[in-house]
Amino acid sequence: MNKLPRSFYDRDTTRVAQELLGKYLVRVTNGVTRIGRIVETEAYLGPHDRAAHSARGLTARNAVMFGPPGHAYVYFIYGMHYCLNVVTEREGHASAVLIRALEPVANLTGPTNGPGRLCRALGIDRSLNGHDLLSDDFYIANPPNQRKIAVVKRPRIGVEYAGWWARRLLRFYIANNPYVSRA
DNA sequence: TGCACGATGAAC
DNA sequence: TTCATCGTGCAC
Repeated sequence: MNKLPRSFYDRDTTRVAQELLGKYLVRVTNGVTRIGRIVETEAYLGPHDRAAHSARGLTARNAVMFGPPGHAYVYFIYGMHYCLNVVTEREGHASAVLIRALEPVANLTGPTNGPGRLCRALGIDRSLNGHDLLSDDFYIANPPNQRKIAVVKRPRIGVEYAGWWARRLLRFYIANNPYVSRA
């Protein structure tokens, strides 16, 4: 499959977040290839973004965000869910894109609309934190027929504590797609 | 060493 | 609107 190159991730985070819409997220385990089409994302712009995990500097948890682009940043939240991000921009910039919803394409069971749900459906957990997305068992690829996508821009979900940053339009989803986590 | 809280989801 | 459930970060 047409895997996205490292250079795709090494660009402006808001742009990467929007261009990830329509791409295929692929996870291979035990010979089973699970595929979901990315339909919703959020951009986290770096240490200056008060809603980003990197806003309070480098810690053991967010270290992957400070690393090179094209790697998975997976964290555990609310005591029971995992969330998947892809690291963007040059090393040290500490920015990432949260994958919020998928449209099932192959071998997916259970809901995939929501960051926690999609991780469960693809078997994504802490063991994939820091995993290279140019690997053969976990990667993002161009779909067979990339069609023109209408992008909707909204404020990010669940970051009300971030003040002005919470109001910025950094959540992106495919217009009228039924698999978006919420309208 | 203790504790408040979260880039969520499910139930009520 | 409330609660489950626990790792993380920061206050003592």
